Amino acid sequence: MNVQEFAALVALSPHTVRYYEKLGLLISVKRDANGHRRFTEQDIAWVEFILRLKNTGMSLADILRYAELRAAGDTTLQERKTMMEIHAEQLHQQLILQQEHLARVQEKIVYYDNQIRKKI
Amino acid sequence: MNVQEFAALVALSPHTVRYYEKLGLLISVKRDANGHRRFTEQDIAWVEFILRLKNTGMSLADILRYAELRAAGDTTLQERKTMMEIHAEQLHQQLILQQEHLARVQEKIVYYDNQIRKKI
DNA sequence: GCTTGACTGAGAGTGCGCTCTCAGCTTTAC
DNA sequence: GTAAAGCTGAGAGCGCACTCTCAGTCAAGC
Repeated sequence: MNVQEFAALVALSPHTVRYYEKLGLLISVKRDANGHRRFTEQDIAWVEFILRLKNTGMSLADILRYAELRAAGDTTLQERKTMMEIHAEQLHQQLILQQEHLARVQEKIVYYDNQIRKKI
Repeated sequence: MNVQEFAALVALSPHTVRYYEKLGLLISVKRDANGHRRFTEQDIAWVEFILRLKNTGMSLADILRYAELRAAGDTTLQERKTMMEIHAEQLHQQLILQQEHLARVQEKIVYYDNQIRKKI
C-alpha cells in the first residue's frame, strides 16, 4: 500500500509517516520503481507497537534506540527485553500515579457537588 | 516562603513558578515590601492540584481556564465541577488504554524470553 | 560604602514532535 | 502533449512548556 493508505490505517498523517522513516523508526520500508514507499502488514504491526511505546511516554529517541536494536537482529534480544522490562515497570508506576490522580479529581467533584447542594 | 523554597516544595524550578504566575495559573500570590513573592500553604495545595491536572494530560491553557473559574468565585462551581467530570472521564479512558499498552509490552517481554531460551 | 546573594520582569532561546511548503518527478486520463 | 494527482526529499515553520539571560533592585554582612 502507498503512504496515504498506510497513514490512514495507523492514524497518522503521511507527513508524520515520512518523518518517522527519516528518523530511522521504520527500517527497510520497500520502494517501488518510482521510489515510492510500499508498506506491508508487518509495517503496520511495527508502527502500532511503536505508537504504544510513544503513547505510554517513551520518547522518539528511546524508540529509535529500540528500533535500531530490532534492526540489528537476534543478538540484541536480551537488550530489547531489558528495555521493555524497564519500560513496563515505569508504566506500572505511572498507572499507580494516574489512579491516585483520578481519585483526587473525583474527590474534587464530590467537593463541588457538596458546595453546590449547600447553595441551593 | 520565598520563590526558591516554594519551588523546592512543589518540585518545580523558580523559573517555572514565575512562568506559571505570569500565565495566570497562580492568582493572588502575595508580595512583600520589595515586591518579592510570599507563598503560603494554600499556594502549595493549589499548585499541587494544578500539577495533578497537568500530569494527567491537561494542557496549561485548559488549566488556566479552570484557574480563572476558581478565581471568579462561587458562581462558577457548576462549571468547575463539569470540567472535572469531563477530565475524570478522559482520565478513566486513558487508564484503560494504558493498561492495554502495559499488557502488550508484557507480552513482548514473554516473547523475548522465549526467543532467548530457544537460542540457549 | 561595597560586595554578595536573592529577588524582579522582559524577552530570547531550547527541545520535542510534528506539520507544512515547495520544487521536481511519474503515471494516468483526456 | 498536457493537465491533474500523488509521490519524493530538503528544509522551514509551529505550538507547547519550559528554561535561561540579563539588567536592575534591595537587604544583609563586612
